[in-house]
Amino acid sequence: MNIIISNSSNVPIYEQIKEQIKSKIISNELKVGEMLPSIRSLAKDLRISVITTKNAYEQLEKEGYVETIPAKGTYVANKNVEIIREEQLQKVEQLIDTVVNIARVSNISKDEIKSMLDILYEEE
Amino acid sequence: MNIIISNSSNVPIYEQIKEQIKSKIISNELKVGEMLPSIRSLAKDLRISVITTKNAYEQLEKEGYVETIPAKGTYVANKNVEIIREEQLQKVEQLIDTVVNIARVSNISKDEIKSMLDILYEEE
DNA sequence: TTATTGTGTATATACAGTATATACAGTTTT
DNA sequence: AAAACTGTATATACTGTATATACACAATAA
Repeated sequence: MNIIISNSSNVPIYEQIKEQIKSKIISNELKVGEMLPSIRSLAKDLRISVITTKNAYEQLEKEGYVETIPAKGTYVANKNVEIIREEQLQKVEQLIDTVVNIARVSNISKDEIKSMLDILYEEE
Repeated sequence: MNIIISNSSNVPIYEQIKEQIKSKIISNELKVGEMLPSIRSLAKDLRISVITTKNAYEQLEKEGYVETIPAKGTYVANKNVEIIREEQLQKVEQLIDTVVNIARVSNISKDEIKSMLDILYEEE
């Protein structure tokens, strides 16, 4: 499944999993209707408890990205594409807002940030 | 002291305090040598426990922003300005990196982000 | 000097979030 | 029918965050 978790991170494991799967759904690497790895196999893969993978899947279900059928599996849900994009735009806006606030108190110019953006956009 | 905390936030109270005081130090609203409010008065102000304000001050001390003298008070330390700026630049860079990663999977263009930046920079 | 008030400190405690192992229940495949 | 797969529920432990309360030192007022 190609998920990488860090135990030393302050971000909970279930959230790391959630975010990475969400990215795969949004980028269409995981397609609508496709089955996710079972909580057991994923747990075994990542060497963590099934409860943690279950927790991650539960969160994804709450946000509408997947659907779980007991004893069958968890599948990518048919979530509205426009809503997803809107959510992502809002997340980005929130981050940019934080950036701007830091920049203000630290006298970091808009140009400095734009060149950061240019550089990071080029990479890879 | 003009600090605003939110109990409903998922960010710990002590960290909210820490960040806001840090901002005041960086923007020079709190000047080197100046005494911070006592943990007691701040706790009373914000209607929280002294342990929480103490925790916030301890974190600030660890990061070198303040110095605490037992039974006397906590004072703004003489931290190197260049180091502070470097830290803030790194924080911004990390945020922009997150933004770029989200933008990639969601097909959000660099121009969209730049105009967000323009808009948020203008405000206030 | 002595008492009071103002500092930060330490201890014991509670609660919530995160994580675990293990036992349970339904579905599919053999 | 048995075996192998799904997700579920329960009991438990650890850590982070927050609390109240008692303690110790410094500065100030009587």
